[in-house]
Amino acid sequence: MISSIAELISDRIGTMPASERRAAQTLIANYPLIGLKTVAEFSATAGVSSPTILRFVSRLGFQNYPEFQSALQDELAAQLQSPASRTLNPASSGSSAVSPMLEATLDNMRETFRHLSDKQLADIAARLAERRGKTFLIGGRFTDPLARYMAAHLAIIQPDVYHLAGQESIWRDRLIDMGKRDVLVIFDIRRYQDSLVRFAETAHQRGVQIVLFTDQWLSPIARFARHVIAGRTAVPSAWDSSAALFVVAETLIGAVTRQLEADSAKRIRDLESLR
Amino acid sequence: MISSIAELISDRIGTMPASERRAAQTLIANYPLIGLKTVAEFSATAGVSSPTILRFVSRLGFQNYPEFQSALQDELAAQLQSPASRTLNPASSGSSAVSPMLEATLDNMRETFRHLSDKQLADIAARLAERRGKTFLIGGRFTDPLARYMAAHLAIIQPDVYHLAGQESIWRDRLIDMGKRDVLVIFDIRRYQDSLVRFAETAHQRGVQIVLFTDQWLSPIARFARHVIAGRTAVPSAWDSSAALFVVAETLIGAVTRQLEADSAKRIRDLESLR
DNA sequence: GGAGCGCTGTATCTTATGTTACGTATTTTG
DNA sequence: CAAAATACGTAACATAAGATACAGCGCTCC
Repeated sequence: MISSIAELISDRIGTMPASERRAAQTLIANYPLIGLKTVAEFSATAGVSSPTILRFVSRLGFQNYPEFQSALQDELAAQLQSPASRTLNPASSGSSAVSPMLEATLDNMRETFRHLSDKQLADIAARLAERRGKTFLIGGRFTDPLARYMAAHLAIIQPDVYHLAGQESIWRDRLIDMGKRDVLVIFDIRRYQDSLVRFAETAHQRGVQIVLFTDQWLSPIARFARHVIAGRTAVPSAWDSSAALFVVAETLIGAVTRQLEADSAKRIRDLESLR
Repeated sequence: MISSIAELISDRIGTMPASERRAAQTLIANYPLIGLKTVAEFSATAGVSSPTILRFVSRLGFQNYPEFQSALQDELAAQLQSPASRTLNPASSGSSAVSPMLEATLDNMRETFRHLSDKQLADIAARLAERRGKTFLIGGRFTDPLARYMAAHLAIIQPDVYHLAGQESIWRDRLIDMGKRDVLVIFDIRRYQDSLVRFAETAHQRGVQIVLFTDQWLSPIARFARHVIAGRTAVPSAWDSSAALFVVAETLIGAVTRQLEADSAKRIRDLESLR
């Protein structure tokens, strides 16, 4: 049974030619408002011609454009009148494969932040923002992208931010540059990597301040870490989820940026002019 | 200060003549949808004539009817997207003070998935799972880590998964290996990168199937993409958030894994024994 | 009670919106 | 590789939508 136009579209999008698919995707991405505008606006946004929009609409089974718009409006009216339907909507078809995954992920985030005080985050952000030394980031097999993500942002707002990549021997050698004034951000979730643990231990011995992102079972690195962020990772999937840690990382990036507002604004301008 | 048209109306309804007041009341009663319909329908519903509607609209300060409709649509768009309008949000039990950042992120995810049908995800997963050709992944300045994250997982459960890294010239050269049977997964959010767009265009010309992860404003790459995933990125921060896209990526990884269950299980065992 | 003013609807006009026809480009198929 | 079919956009077209002019009506205030 097809109850919404959005469903109808995803049902038939496979059978559509390329341009009509663009129209469909544009509509889904700006659902449903773009469909209430004129054909001209719709087509311009989608980057196709007006007739393509009309063919698209006709393929969905509508006689003409106004009829299509009326259908969208009716749908919208129903939605606006019963706010409940909106929350129910995604999960309504119980056998949906997506929802459990999403629900679990959302729960993980709430749970992760519940165990994470504002003060903790603020402390870590302050530590990352104070420019006494260098900041190094590294991650494990699956979490290294998170380290990269964070490094990509931090490197823009402040100097001396380095992501440790490549072979173990390469980053082990960087230990020589690390000291008391420096911060090492490590991502490590199950199954914890020996190489990272060893690396963290050595860094700790050299007096490096360690910020650890790990899962709720805590990587052994927690023993050496100055700050530990424990994220929930369990989802109904073959893999663990790093999404909660990702969000914490983004939150931290935002907090650090705010603290460095004045400096970073100038730095970002300088960077822009370098392009 | 007057922020909504509804307020504007109740502000001025006192100064209106009888017929216009009927128009105003009709609009409030069916807010805002009746205002998106034609003047004729609006006037019929209100039981007044078309010119009365137009005078009413003009008295509200709008130059013409379309301008009035645009204002209503903008308002509606803001309402549909903002978390405020969403009713009982499961998170709001106490801890919502933790961080507006978290709330916004959670909303982004719900919103992203609301625009994403199971079928769409299943289609993409199927495409990624069918082993006819190779899978390439690449991302932009901030999103490349997402490409890496996905590549790290997919590469474990199937062969011929490559993350395109390093300098532009390097991955441009890889185009020579790409053809109809191959899939290219691209991550590109504002500000969209020219190099990526060019790359996608060339790949598209070679018949490569493109899966695009982008933001709700759609990267220009959407024109060439077979599948488009539009994630919400707005958060109260100096940066855009890729968290929603991250979760979609994880969901896809999970779906592909499930589809390849039989094959991948064996493959994972083999990999384990290689350690 | 009559003159003036303001409100409202009918009828007409204009605009811009949706629609369609057709030629070119692209893809598919034999 | 050629021919057919399909897809797509340009441009002309028709129509329905919004805008305007004007006349009738009721109301108020001298």
